Amino acid sequence: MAATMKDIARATGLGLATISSYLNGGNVREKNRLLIEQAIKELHFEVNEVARGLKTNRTKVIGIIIPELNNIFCAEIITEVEDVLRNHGYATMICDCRTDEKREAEAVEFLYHRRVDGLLIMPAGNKGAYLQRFAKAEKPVVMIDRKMQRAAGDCVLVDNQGAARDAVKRLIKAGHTRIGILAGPEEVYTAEERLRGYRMALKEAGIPEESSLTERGNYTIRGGSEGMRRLVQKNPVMTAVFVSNYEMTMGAIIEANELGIAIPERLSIIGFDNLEFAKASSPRLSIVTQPTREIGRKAAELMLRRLAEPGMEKEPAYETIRLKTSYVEGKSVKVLRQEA
Amino acid sequence: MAATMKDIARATGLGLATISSYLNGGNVREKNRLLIEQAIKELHFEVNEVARGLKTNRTKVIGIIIPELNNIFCAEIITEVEDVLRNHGYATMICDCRTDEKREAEAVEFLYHRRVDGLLIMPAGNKGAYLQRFAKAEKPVVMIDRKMQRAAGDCVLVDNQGAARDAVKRLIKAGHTRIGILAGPEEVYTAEERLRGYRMALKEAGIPEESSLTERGNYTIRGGSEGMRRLVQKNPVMTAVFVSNYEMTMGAIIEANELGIAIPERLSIIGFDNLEFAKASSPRLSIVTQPTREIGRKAAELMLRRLAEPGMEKEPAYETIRLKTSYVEGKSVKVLRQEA
DNA sequence: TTGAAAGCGCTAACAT
DNA sequence: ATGTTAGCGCTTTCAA
Repeated sequence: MAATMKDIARATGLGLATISSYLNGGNVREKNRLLIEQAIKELHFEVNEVARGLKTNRTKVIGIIIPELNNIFCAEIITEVEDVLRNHGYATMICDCRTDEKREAEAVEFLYHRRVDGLLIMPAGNKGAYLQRFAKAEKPVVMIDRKMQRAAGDCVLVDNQGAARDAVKRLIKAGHTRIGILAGPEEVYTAEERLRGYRMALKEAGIPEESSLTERGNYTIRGGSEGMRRLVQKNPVMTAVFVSNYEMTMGAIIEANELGIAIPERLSIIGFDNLEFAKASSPRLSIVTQPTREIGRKAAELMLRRLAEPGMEKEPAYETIRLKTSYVEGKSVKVLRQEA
Repeated sequence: MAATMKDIARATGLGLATISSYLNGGNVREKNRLLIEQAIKELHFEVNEVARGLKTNRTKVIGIIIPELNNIFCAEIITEVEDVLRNHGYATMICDCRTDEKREAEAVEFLYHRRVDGLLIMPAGNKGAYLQRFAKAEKPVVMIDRKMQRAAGDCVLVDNQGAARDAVKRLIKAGHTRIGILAGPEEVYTAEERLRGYRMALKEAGIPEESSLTERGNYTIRGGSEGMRRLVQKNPVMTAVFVSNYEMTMGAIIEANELGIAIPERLSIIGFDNLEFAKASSPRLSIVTQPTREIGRKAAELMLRRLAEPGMEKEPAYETIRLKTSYVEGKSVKVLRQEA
């Protein structure tokens, strides 16, 4: 069906090597160049990347593994990643592992078999043992948002601790002292960082931490709802809550609506991620946002850089890029008392 | 690095054909089977899909083109599609075309060059001329959510007209007669269907249609906000609005909040898609929802079926699967008067 | 610069 | 049932 290099060779009377050289930016006599270009046009030739991949052992495909495609935060990052990579001629194979470590490991296998040139992963698990395969094959791995313990690769993430600390400090500044947190699962790297930020803010303000004010959820909407309910039940006098991810923020809001808790009159809330939802909420939610596009861009660029490197040096010197979050003011925080 | 079939052949003393036969489910003597399996285990052999693809001219990769990955509706569908396909050994290459026809056409080219076995597309444009390539190559195309005019392929979509008609009828039943609609762009197939449903409902109830009550938006949050604003300005006595997609629903809510319009006291709203947002809204939004998972599943299954078909018959007899939407009751519709 | 030829890892005749 | 062999479309020595 499709024309091959052989066809071009025949049509131009040139040898395969010349065609190949032309296609790969080598030097070709002007006259022949024109000849080739004409033949390519006439025969609608286009290189077969599959065949090329077999020969060069590079598929020009990057594997991407994410916990949930169906999650704005992931989707925004991936959108950017895909854009950058495709502009550089790379295709992406995306695997959604449904926040399941087993599926995640399977996805790594799947992509490895597919001979992807590199792997971008937003880890669901935290033990990156199965990434060894890529390291051994000298194929670059870039982790996004979370760091895996035993994984060899670069990393792009945000300053979670700082973001949480900053948010809680704002609550404190508004006069809140009984501040709850809807934290994420212990196994999740970012969740722990955010929890640490919360604790740090309290400590710095001299507010003693109370265990009843910390509730964990599994980073889902439902987890947010349930956590919120428990938090409210246990702490009748709590005046503010910091929610540490997007899904749980939604869940918390749903639950507050359900329970008839007025925001911010009875309870102040600072959420996490997804500006659009925050704006659509009534009252507008105050939130911490992550620079998703920049995260995606940086990760893709890091990957491209690694791919361009000669032979993946022995001593890789992995990089970690840490980006800043921002705070977007809404109307979900009540000022109890203006602090100095 | 990785072991090849040759290595297995050498290790077992068998011929390549036997190994190949074993790998492809052919008949192999029990004794040899064990031999092969042992060698595979010891040498960590795994077939090179790239090489296989070169030979068989089938890459076991399906191309997916969507308008915005960063859009819950798309993401939910794709999640399902990817799951089904991967369970059948197919990888997916996803291209986000940012709702841009030019990018869409480029994505088709890109994926075609990559020799994907089939194409799943949620069309941004409506002239599917550039899909010809796939038809000519006898590679299946399945369209999701929208139908393209000159495109040859199967289709999975929902009953948009019926859904809109049903929603508007509910408003009418609650006693509303001055009902606005935030419609989508004229070029968008589904948008027109939904608008038609709105008109049909009015007509059936004997309510004359007023042009001032129809506003178009570009299916973005911003488009929803602006449309809502215009609608409200032009129609002081309007009591209800039907919004015909998710992003615009969000935009409409944002704007209503901004303008201080109480929902449903002063304005009733029925939105579209995304249950979670609807639940998180205060008051809970009444919405039309699409069965995203089922759409994805059906589309993937249709693709698999086409791929399994012998030689893509000359007379393809394309299928169109149409799925039902549902209505989820919230508290955003005020009952003005109970109709018979 | 260009051509000839080998070979990447696999499948599929064709023989046996 | 198994072995032999010829390619799939490309890149890449090695000569010329």
